[in-house]
Amino acid sequence: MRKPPRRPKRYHHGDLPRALLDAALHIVETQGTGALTLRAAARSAGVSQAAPYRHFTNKEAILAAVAEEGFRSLMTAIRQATAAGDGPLGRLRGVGIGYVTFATSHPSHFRVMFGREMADRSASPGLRRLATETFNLLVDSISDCQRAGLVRTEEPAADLALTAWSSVHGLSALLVEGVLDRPAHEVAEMVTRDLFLGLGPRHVNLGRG
Amino acid sequence: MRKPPRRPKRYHHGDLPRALLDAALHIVETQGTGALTLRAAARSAGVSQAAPYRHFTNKEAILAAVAEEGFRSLMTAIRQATAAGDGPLGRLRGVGIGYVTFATSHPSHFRVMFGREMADRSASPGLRRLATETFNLLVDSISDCQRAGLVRTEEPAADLALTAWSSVHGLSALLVEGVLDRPAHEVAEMVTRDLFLGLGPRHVNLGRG
DNA sequence: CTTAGATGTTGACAGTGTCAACATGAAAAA
DNA sequence: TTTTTCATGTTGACACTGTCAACATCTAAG
Repeated sequence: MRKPPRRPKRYHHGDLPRALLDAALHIVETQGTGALTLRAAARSAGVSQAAPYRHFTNKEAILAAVAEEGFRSLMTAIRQATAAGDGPLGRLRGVGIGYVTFATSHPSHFRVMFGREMADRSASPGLRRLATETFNLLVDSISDCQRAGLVRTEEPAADLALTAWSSVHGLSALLVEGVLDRPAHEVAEMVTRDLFLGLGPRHVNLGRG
Repeated sequence: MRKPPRRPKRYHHGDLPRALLDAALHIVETQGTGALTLRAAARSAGVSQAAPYRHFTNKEAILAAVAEEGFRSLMTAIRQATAAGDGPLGRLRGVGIGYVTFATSHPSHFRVMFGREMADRSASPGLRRLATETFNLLVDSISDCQRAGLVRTEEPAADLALTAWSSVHGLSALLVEGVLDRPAHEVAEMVTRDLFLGLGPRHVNLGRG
């Protein structure tokens, strides 16, 4: 509807890759992952069914592009949630809450980012890089806490970050796939808190629940 | 190959639902989730493409059945890993390690169990029940630890179990989807340990790392 | 102005989920 | 026993998908 601003019919599109990606993103957000079909994206971009193959080798390739956009959104969401928290610990928690909030706010996008419809995600180096960058947000946040003496230092930040990532990612996945039926923010608060406290008994109260 | 034991051609199959499920399970294990198609299962059961519809309303229905079998396998895997551990804490850890080990040993099956190819998992009450049962294995294990004073008691076991589940599930998902490239058992040990210890500094050493 | 290469189109192929119409045979009814 | 009914299988079709080869069109380099 909005894409061709003047000339309704010109043979060359101008920026088909961008238009296809936008279409794909729109479909994912509005109709869900299952509705994202190469032909639907082409249709929505006002172009023939085979046109996408001039810019994407595969359906996988477009999914990878969608996933990349997703990681960019995730990173800004995390940065925003981080900025809101005060103190290193508050910011660390912001990372976790932001992660879960993003997942439950954009479930379809989240599914594309981590779903199995991309056979080998190593095929897209950009994707892997973005995923690593996102992970580093978490690592840095944990390092800050360690420097402030708020997080254990016996283990490298990267290891602790992996545990933290597993926790928030697992919670997100369970929420997104509809396995849990408790409110997202509630369980997000709980899990991040318990992740900090651990399951084992604590004989020392740090004054910060 | 093995299904028709004597009479190679009889009109009625005998136990088509079972044969279809077996075929579906076999396909999932050997060719992966993407190869599981209704027609392939029918073919493998030596039956026509439309025959499955006499026993399963949908493709979703067969996926649900496969997922149910998966939960049964998961439960026995967890029970075995549990039996191996000594002490409540060792058994609790067995639950976690068992979960991750199952996921990485049967990645396709794991994907079907938690994947998004089933739109509404509430449509299959059996599935939800089995998932709850599996979760209860974890809750019980945590309760035992609480009774033995090995796990915090300020929170109900079910809440702590949710955190634990999120952790091992997230780790499993990341491993299965190929996001991580570290060896599964190594990170499984690490995450379960950190989950117990928590991220926060511990001023008390319990003597059990 | 010509021309090669990039971009888009058409038409096709194999494969999918699903359905309606029909065939078959095993068990209930006669 | 014979008949009939109904669950179970089959055939053939439809709309849809990813993907490709062959062709059309436009744009930019020579």
